[in-house]
Amino acid sequence: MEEKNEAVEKTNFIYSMIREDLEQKALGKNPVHTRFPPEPNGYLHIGHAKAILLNYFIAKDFKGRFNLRFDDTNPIKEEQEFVDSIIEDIRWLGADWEGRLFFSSDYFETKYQFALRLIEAGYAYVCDLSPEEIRDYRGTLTEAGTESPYRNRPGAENLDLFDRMRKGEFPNGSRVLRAKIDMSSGNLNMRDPVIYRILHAHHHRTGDQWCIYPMYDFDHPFSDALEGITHSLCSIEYSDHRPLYDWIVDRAVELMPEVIKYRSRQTEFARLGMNYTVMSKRKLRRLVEENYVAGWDDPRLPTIAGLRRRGVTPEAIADFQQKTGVSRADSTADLALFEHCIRQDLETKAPRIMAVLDPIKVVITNWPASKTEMFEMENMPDNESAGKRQVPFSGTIFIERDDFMEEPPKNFFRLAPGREVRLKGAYIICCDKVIKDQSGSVTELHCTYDPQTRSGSDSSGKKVKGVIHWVTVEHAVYATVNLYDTLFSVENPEEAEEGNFTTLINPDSLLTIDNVPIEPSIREAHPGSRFQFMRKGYFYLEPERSTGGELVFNRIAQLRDSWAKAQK
RNA sequence: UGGGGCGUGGCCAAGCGGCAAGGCACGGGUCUUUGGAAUCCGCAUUCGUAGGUUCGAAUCCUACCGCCCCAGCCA
Repeated sequence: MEEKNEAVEKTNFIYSMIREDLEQKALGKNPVHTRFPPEPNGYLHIGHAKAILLNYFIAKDFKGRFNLRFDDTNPIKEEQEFVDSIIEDIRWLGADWEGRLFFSSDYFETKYQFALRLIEAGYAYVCDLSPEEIRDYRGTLTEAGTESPYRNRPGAENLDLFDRMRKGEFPNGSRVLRAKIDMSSGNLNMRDPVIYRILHAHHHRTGDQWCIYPMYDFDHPFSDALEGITHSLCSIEYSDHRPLYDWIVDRAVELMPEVIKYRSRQTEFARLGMNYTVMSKRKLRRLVEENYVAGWDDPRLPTIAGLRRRGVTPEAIADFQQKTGVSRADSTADLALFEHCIRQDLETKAPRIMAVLDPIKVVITNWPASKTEMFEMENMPDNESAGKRQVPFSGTIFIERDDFMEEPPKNFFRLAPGREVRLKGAYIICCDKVIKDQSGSVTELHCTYDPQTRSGSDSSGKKVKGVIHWVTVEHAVYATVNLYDTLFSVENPEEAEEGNFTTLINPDSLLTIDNVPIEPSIREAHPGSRFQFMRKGYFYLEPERSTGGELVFNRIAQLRDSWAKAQK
């Protein structure tokens, strides 16, 4: 019931359009049917996630269907490896295709038959022009093209040639099948587009069965119509292709009504851009191939695999998708919005724990030697059911280096000489002495605790503004922590020239810290779980790297930090 | 001088002739044993610009300006 309301509430133009289609019964008895059509030639990124989830949620909201269909019509660029990674990513995102996993190549024979009928009906012809000649004949943006000398080849000759193309009698590039449309169209896509080309190449699914392959503009609309896709969503740059899409679908309905399920329609929307990162396949590929990052799943990348490895949840991605909306205007989403979605999701999911990323030792001088006291701390504030844990406390602890200032400004609430601060869940301590090394940097703090201030039974009446986290030296468990920051130091690296966008890479995009002390309960953590390191951020215990008792955490997102912000 | 799109606050985005939703960001308050979270308040007399139609325009008309995409036998 909630789903129905959501569909009603969503205000983007595509939902409005579908609602109208439904009201006017424009779909007949067909259910709303969408699809995501990736080409298996690379990894999916967050921009794709927007498209995937948009299609998936439309199907879900309107009680329709969502297909996953690989657009695998170019064997030269496509590989099984990518099919696998794409399937894994989409499944992880939670977009369920309910068994409707298809490949364009599944319908190659049907498409071949359609091409035959196109030829028979005089809608297509075999053209012997070379690639260069085709380009020249196409004309320019402002000048009409010239008709191919082969355009009016007799039907029987076309059929014969096309048959021989399929049989492999001709080399790559020697001939193509073209749709006969309009060489003087202002839309270049309509100037007798190539719909089949000869490619003597091994296909990852059909093997060597074919040496001619359909082009996207021919294949895609036909596949949609075949599958009964009612709303074929794609990005803005395909707007120019819509007349051709319609042309193909119309011919398919005319010539192959027996296999066509629906007269599919294409609708375009703006794809998602995001600041401080790059989304173009070429740039992403360079980052990976030239080792600027550690692979397609490097947590600094906007790839689904990277986000997953970083620890981002699919729920946060879905929320982000909802919040960025859908329109036709070019847009660049703010990273801050994505981080907001991540924090909001993890706020109620990630148990709290204490870890000190940049430790400085504190000796509590009035603490009884060798005494250990246990404190009970809640795993989640405002959520009893998340349970509690025991945290040991003793005389030597680590605190965060920046939780101490020797000469603090008036609005600094943390530890400073002569000042008091509360150790989260434990006692209030006062800093008595600062120990430094030769160079003058602080190496150790001597403090005293006030026994009256025990957490939960404070009888001191003291009120301190600052609360800091800590970990005892004696009980600490050590981990490696990867602190990730934006991969680029400028807002729009995508705008930089291809040649030097790598110079904009943030030198501090990854800071790995070893031996980060964490409270001992972390030993019970399961790889793959997420925590909030109190006052620091959300961290993911990376399963791939946390093996054999080793702990490797990735920072997913920082907590908002109004103190740090005020410092700027 | 071709065709297709888009222009609403810093970033997204509703709105479709009746007097500018919402989110993020930002600023401020309350609360708080996370300077987290929560919560409250503020934040476009104005919708690329200029005209016009209308009692009334972001919404209709006209012109202009700016930005994006298209000349693969890629998708």
